[in-house]
Order: sequence, then C-alpha cells, then structure tokens
Amino acid sequence: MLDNLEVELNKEQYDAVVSKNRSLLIIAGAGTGKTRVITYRIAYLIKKYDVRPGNILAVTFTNKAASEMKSRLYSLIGSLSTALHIGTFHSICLNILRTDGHFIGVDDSYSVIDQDDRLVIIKRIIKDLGIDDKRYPPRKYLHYISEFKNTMSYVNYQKPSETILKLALVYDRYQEQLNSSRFIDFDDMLSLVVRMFYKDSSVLEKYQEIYKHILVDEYQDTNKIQSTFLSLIGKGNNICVVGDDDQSIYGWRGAEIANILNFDKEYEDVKEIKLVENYRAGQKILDIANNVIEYNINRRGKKLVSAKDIDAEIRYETLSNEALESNFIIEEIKTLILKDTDYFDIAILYRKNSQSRNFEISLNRAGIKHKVIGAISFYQRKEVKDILSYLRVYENRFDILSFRRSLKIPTRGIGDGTIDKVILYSQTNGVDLLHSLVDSGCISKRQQVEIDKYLQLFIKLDSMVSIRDKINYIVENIDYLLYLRQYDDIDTANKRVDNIAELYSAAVAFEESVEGVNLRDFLSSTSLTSSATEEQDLTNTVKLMTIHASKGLEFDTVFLTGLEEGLFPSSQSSDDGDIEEERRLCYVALTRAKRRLYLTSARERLTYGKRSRSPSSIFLREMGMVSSNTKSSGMLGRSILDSSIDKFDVSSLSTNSNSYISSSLSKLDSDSFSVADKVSHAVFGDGVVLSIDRSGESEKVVVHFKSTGQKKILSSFLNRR
DNA sequence: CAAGTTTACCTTTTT
DNA sequence: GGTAAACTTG
Repeated sequence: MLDNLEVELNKEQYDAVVSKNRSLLIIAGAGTGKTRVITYRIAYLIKKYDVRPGNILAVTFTNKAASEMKSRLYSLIGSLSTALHIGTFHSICLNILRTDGHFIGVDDSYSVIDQDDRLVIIKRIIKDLGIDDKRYPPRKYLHYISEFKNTMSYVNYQKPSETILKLALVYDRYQEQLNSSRFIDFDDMLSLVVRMFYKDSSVLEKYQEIYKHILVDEYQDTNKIQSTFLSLIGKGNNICVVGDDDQSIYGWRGAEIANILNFDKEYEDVKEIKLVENYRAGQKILDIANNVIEYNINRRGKKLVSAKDIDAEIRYETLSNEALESNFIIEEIKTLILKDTDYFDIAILYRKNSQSRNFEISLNRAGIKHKVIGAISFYQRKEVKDILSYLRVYENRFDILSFRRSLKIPTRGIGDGTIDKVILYSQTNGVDLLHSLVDSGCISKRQQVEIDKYLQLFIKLDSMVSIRDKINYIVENIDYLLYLRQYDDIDTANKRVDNIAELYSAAVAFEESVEGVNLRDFLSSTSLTSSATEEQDLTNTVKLMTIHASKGLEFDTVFLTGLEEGLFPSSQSSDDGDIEEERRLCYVALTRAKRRLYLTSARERLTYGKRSRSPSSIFLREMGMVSSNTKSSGMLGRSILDSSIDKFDVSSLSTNSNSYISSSLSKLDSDSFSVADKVSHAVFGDGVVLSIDRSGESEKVVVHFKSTGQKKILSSFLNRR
C-alpha cells in the first residue's frame, strides 16, 4: 500500500507524507485527509526511512483522536504500531510525571483532581476568606489560576499577580490544599513537566533521545505551555505539525493561534504544505462554509474545493419555538431513516449542552435510537464518583474530598463537623486520613461502630487483587443499591445502577487491555477520559453533541440547530469580541456534513425559566442562506407552516415507529423484577438485580451474584427471596 | 450535631 | 429542570 502512494494521495498529501524536512507545517482544511496524511507519514517513516516505532511520538488533543490514530496505524503496519507513543498532551505528560516526577517532588502517589473538586476547594477558600462570591464568582478564580498555570511564571515557581481580589491568597491556599491532599490538577500535568525539563536537563535529554520524530495534530489548539513542551523535546529533532487556523475553537482555553502562524520562525528547515482539496462534502456545502469564514480577518486564507462530485442538499427552517424545532428535526429524521433503512449517519449539533434536552425527549418519544455524546462525562456522575471515592481513599489516603464523600455516602451518623475535625488533625499532624479517624479522638462512642465498619472495608480491599473485585465489594458492602433506591425515584435509580454496571465493565476492560495494571493507573484513566466504554458502535444511531465535540468527525447528515443571535453566536462570546472564534465554530459545524445539511432556528426559546425571542443568527446571512434585510425562511429550503406541526399528534409518533426502539423506554410492571431486588438462581445462588432489559421478547435481567459476579439471565429462571 | 427539606442558582465550549 | 447550598427539624 505504501508503494502506491502517488495513486492513493494527491500531490500535496504525497509531499507531506514523504518530506524529509526536519520541520513540517501542514495546513489542512476540514476534510482534506489530515489524519490520513499523519498516519501514512508515520507508516512511511517506519517502512521507508527505518525509523523505530518507539522513537515516534504522536500527540492529539482528544482521546477519541488518539484511539482513532492508533487503530488506523494498526491496520497500516500491524503490531509494529504498538510501540508507538500516541496520546493526548495530558496523558503523555502524566506518564512522564509518573516516571520522573520525583525530580521535582511529585512522586507517583499523586492523584489527579477533577474540575468539580477544584471548584469545591475554591468555594471553601472563598468562604473562609470572606470574599463576596456574588461579585467574585469561584469560577473566575479557577479560570485565573488555570490561566496562570499555563504561563512560564508558574513553571518558574512564581505566583500570580492580583488580577482580581485576593487572587494571590486564594491561589496560595488552593496550592496548599492540592499539596496536602497530594493532588495535581489538569494544568499541572503539562506545566510541571515543563518545569522539570528546565530544572533537570538530564530528564529532558532522556526524552529528546526517545522522541526523535514528533507529530502533532490540531496544532492551532496548542497553548503556550504545550508549544514550549514541544519545542523543548522537538528542537534538533524532527517535528511535523498539522493544523487549520480556521478551526481554532479553543481560544478560551488559552490556545494561541500565534503558534501556528509563527511556526516557521520557531523551527529550522521548515517546509509548509497546504491541503485544500476536500474529500468529504459536496461543493454546495463547502461554498457556504467558505462564505462564512471569509468574514474573519484574522486568518491565513484558503478556500476548500470539493474533490467529490456529490450532490449536496442544504435546507434552512425557522420554527416558532424550540419544541417545534425539535419536532421538525425528528420528523425529518424519520423520513431519512425510512429512506436509508440499512444504514444512516445522522448528527444533531448545538452550541451548548443544555440544548440537547428537547431533542432527547423527542427522540425518545419517537423510539429512535440515539446517543448524547459527552454531556456530563461519565466519571463525573454522582453514582460513579461515589464508588470511586472509596477507591480513591484506598489509593491516596490524603485525598480529603473523596474521604468526605465516602464517609457521608451512605449516611453513617457522621457529618461535616466531625469530618472537619478529623481532616484538621490529619493535616496538622501529617497523619493519613484513615489513621486520623482512629487517632484524633473525635469519634463518639455512638459513631464508633460505623467507623469500625468503614475501616474494615479498606482492610478487606487490601486482600483483593483485581479492581473489579474491589468495586464489587464496595457496592455490596455499603449496600449502595439500597441507598440508591432509597433516595432516588425508580427511573433515576435504574440509570444509576446501569452506570455502576458500566463502571464495573470499564474496570474489566481496563484490566484486560493493559498488562500489569494497577489501581492508580485506572484512577488516572478515569480523570483523563470522559467516557467509560471504548468507542462503541454508533451505526444507525442518531448522534447528539456540541459543535466542539464534533470537531474531527464527519456525518452524512448534519442538523445544525439553534441558529439564533445570542445562542450561536453566543452572547458571552460576542460581548468579548470573540465573534471570530464563534465564526470558526460555525465553520467547523458546517464542514462536518457530507451530503445533507439542515440549518434550523427558533424564533422563541425557553432559557431557564424565561421565554425570550431572538432574531436568526448573523451566520445565516453570512452563509448566504438568508437575505440580509428580513428574517425570511431559507431560499433553498421549502417552507413549512408551523401550524401544521402544532397540530401534529405526538401519540402517533410512538405507534408508527420502526424497529429502533430505545431500551431505556422500558417501564416497570408490578409483577416483574425491579432494580436492587434480591433474587436467587438455581445454579448461581443469591444475587441482586442490577438492570432490566425488556427490549427483547422475554425479559432479561442483569444480576450480580455473590458467587460468580455479573450475569445476564432470563427472568423466568429467577426467584425472589 | 446529623438528617431531611426547601430554596437559589444556573449556562458556553473540554483535557 | 437539575443540583448544591441554606435552612429546619429531630
């Protein structure tokens, strides 16, 4: 396959794959075969230039992109690909820190704090300092601290200047908290590695020796620290960066577009290659994307040209309100599905996560299989964090946040007052939290029994080798399913139990995928990834996601929704003058579509509590979809009378639906089993019902058995006990 | 002092 | 329409 490159690739792609320049800048427009170029180049380096796979580092921004690259390379070069270093900036840096962090006093017992927990810490500090959280919201502090940690000042051990009230003080306390709980945050993963590289050149040299060839995806999204990291290990080595200034959508996270604009000044022997031939979409779609992005001033400038002779369809509809918008979309989807019964590839895109709700409701009602991607990350769900908190305390006995959480869930007669005292004892005496529970003398006689049980749990965990057993044991020991049933209604309890089961599967998958895994690696992975299961098969599933999450993906049919002023472009952004980034976001959204692109807006929308009207998005005018003087319906689209949708009978949706029935729709009958029921089986013995599957003809139940763990069983074989 | 109940606040976008 | 902090009760 590498022998036929001239045929398989266009001229620019070919040049990019075989170039011998030490530094290579590839400007790759949307859909121009960027991933193909990177993977082929890696394969080419190995096969033709005899580069050892272990000397190649490929960096991506998302886990999705990393795993995609891994699998593509596996199909290109087979098992050779396993020696490649492929990962996100964060996972690569965390690995470096785990291996060599002791050079800067970060030993491998440090755990990663997640965003929610950071907020908890900041809120507490702000309260302690008596800062008015109305005028100075905690999020602001988080943002400034994060911003500061992405500067060289932090790398050089300095402190932030007082941008907002008492920022330096808040920062100090935040760092203290992190240190005493042995935490690093997301920014530390990168900054501390850079700090280490400056402090100890021998460590840096070690990695310069390993990473002889560096390839970076989405280079336009790199921030100062990331580009510093790259230049440190990349100087004198070979570096190839791929990016598109028009798709830079992470400016709010510190991405510096200057990195890609100044690449030729930073590196030596630079060659620049531009890819503009688009293999994804019909020209019609590319035209309106080109139209929009041309309104941006701050860009290098390029125009996408379609290489495919696809007859693309574009349609714009404006509806009275958000409910009708979603009804319209679902109706369209139903006709599309009927047309392409064997295979369909549909995505609904929106500016912010909260917009997904309406679509979920309508899709559920219509019985169309769908999946919301990335809304709340799996590992941030309450039930998952509850169980993980025990594992975290087990692993890091200074983790006060998980300590507090695990002590309070389930309730054991120990509250914040007592816990505060124990934590204080731990921090003043440097004793770990579990020992402090015993030593501090804060536990009353009445509480002692429960505390003993709590401590016993951790002793018992010691005797278990696998992560899955530990999870099982925790769930059972604290009677978590009962806890869920007690506090949640049956539907949410069901969902939560499902998630616990998924957590268990994630542990199993993790233990199977890596050799010699330990709990710490598993816990790190929960901090670094947002979903539990690896890429599942989403064929014939309608995908719902934010535009940000859609970057790098492509779909046959795309619904770009909520095209209204204030929503998209977002009012937050345009106030800050970031309209250009919003426009790039729009460009990203439009270029996801291959054959069909639907644009929708609602004249009126319910935003938490209030109904408000907004005019259609300026982007529609920039695309050329709407004339600039009126808010008319689309010129390419067929106008639908809103009233015809108003009269639409929703009950008919559920009856005439096809075979794509969502299993989550199952309702609970009184004579069947429910979640958390105690059951027994002739062979497997006693167990607890984890979830119920009524999608098939007969009811199947996932049961956790004391003897053999999880099994899916026909409910007719089970008895109540 | 812990558990249960009500109110307030919320919203960009993500590793 | 969901969750976390504030408030009230036991």
